[in-house]
Amino acid sequence: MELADTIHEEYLDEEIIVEQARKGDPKAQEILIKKYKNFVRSKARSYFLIGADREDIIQEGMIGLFKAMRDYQPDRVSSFKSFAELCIKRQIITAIKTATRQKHIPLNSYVSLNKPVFDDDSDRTLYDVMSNNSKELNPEHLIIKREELSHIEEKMGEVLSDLEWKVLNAYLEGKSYQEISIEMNKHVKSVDNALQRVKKKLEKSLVNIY
DNA sequence: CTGTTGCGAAAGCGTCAGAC
DNA sequence: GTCTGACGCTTTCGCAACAG
Repeated sequence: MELADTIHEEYLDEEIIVEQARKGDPKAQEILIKKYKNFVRSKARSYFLIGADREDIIQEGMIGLFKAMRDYQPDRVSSFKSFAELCIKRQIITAIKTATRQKHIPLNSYVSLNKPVFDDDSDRTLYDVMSNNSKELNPEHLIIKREELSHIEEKMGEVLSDLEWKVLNAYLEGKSYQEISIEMNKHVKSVDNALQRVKKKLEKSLVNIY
């Protein structure tokens, strides 16, 4: 189990493992999957799901990870991690789009709350999903405008309490309940409570907006 | 080696009670 | 009425032990 050992030496080149995985080495693949599983999970977490199961999203994320492994070009500037992140996101977003298009899911089936909506190029989340239902898929319609987004954020800010807002942001960063509770000096249960309320409130208010 | 079983911790949900 | 904390409960997850 040399590979397993090397991975523990944090900074040893991950590229090597990725390269192995690309060549089909099952061990290397396994290591990557294990390493990135939580990563995928935290990515998937950014997409709240109302009334459906979250497993699908996580699985989509894993597919994105596979694609990343398959397509990664070592000579590229970006690290595997950021490349994988991109693939995972795209996969999830595409999956949601397809799902909302195919079935006639009610407007609020997916509520995406990916926070950094405009600091990276390809990401349109909340508005994205919402607008898909009313119109044909059209790239122009997917471009989120700053005013519209801040409108949404504003709306969320109105609805959520201070605590809820903070907890939500931490949660979307992929932090665990425990981490959040320590960070904010609250009980885990309080964090849990806050999140429950956040979900309920958003469920309610977002339906009202659209 | 593989599949299963059992267990503890964490996550998640519903509800009630108290403070403001 | 709203916000928050607390309790109980179920589900999920990771891991180790185990039998086959």
